[in-house]
Amino acid sequence: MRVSRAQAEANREAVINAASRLFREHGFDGIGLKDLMKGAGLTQGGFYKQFDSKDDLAAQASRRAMEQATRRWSAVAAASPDALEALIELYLSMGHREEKSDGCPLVALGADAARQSEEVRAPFQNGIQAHLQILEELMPEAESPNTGKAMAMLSLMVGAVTISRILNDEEMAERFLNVAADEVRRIAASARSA
Amino acid sequence: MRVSRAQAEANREAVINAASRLFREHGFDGIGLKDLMKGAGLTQGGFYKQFDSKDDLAAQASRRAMEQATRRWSAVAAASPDALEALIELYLSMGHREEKSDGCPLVALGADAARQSEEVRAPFQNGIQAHLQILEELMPEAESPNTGKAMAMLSLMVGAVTISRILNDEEMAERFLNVAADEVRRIAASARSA
DNA sequence: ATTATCTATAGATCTATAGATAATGC
DNA sequence: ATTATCTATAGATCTATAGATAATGC
Repeated sequence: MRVSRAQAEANREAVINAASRLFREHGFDGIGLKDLMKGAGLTQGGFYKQFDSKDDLAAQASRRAMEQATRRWSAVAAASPDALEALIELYLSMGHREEKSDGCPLVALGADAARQSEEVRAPFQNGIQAHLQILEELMPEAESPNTGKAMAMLSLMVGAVTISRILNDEEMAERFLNVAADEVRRIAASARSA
Repeated sequence: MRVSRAQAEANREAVINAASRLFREHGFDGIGLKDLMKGAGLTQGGFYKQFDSKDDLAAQASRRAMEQATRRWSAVAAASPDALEALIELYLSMGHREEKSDGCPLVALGADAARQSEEVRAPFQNGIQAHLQILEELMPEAESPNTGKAMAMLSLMVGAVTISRILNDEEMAERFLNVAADEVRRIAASARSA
């Protein structure tokens, strides 16, 4: 039953990766330890040898999810000649609306995160700052620091996808995403001309 | 033990009212039937004489919460000479950030709502439409229908308060609310000049 | 007689712990 | 010998149901 130290570490990582998806899909309170461990092909009993508590796993899974989301933003922005358009296409899309478990954790767990311990909220805060920095770097023309514009853009993006996921009406959901895209462009343009 | 028919109806209403606050505070999965009933001074046993299921109560409590939020927006907008400023002051404030159980359900339950049954999501959708209409009526000068501007404003407001609640850093939280307020004003102004 | 609410309980599931098992690592 | 993971379980809590109680409403 015992596995090598390297395999044990790989198993731990697999639990964190599975949890980062499963929490986004079901919420922190919507999935139990048994299914979280099963997501990595393990049983419930080993959990407390790997983590201090469910809250501890929630914190680590949140960090994993936010860091992955930040890397994706960086990669998408770097790969396109128009970084802002690439981010808008990635984020304010019906595909993102339908992809909860691999999508932005701020959307999938925004309301949940606000109820969690400081240990869980901290990785969200770090991830938010990392997202802001990527948005700021999209607007290098601006002379004054434009953190404010980045904050407005992120709020708009998170709010639009959150609302689009609540709506049953797909047409209205898509409309929310499209008008948010237009407004994000407008905010970026206003930062440039400021 | 039996109470009058009028009292029974009042009790049912009290459960819905309590649930509309308790769900916003703890999430749909974060509170059980026992505490929901206790919130109205009743015991758990009577629950299924009043509601079909927990999901049924979630749907009714969501409707109650969204309708109350809509009424508050209407009242605040009607009571002030500058309706938009009054709404911004109400919504994009540190007071709203700290008041989960009486604040906007879209912020308190946004991520949760996206995981619920269609019965629960429906009152959210109706509430979103009612909120949009109030925002549209703030911009009567625009000639073309400005539903898009209203959608962007609502997304921005919901996103900013959601993020501000996740953040531990109060200064940063307030900054998010303030820049969102500026941008909401700018969107309204752009609708006027369109 | 009817019924609103109560106490009590079933059966499932939750987090967390205990101790057994079997393979690694010294 | 150590330890990663397993099975098993404790004790609490969850949703939902059953039947008792006591007051209303006919």
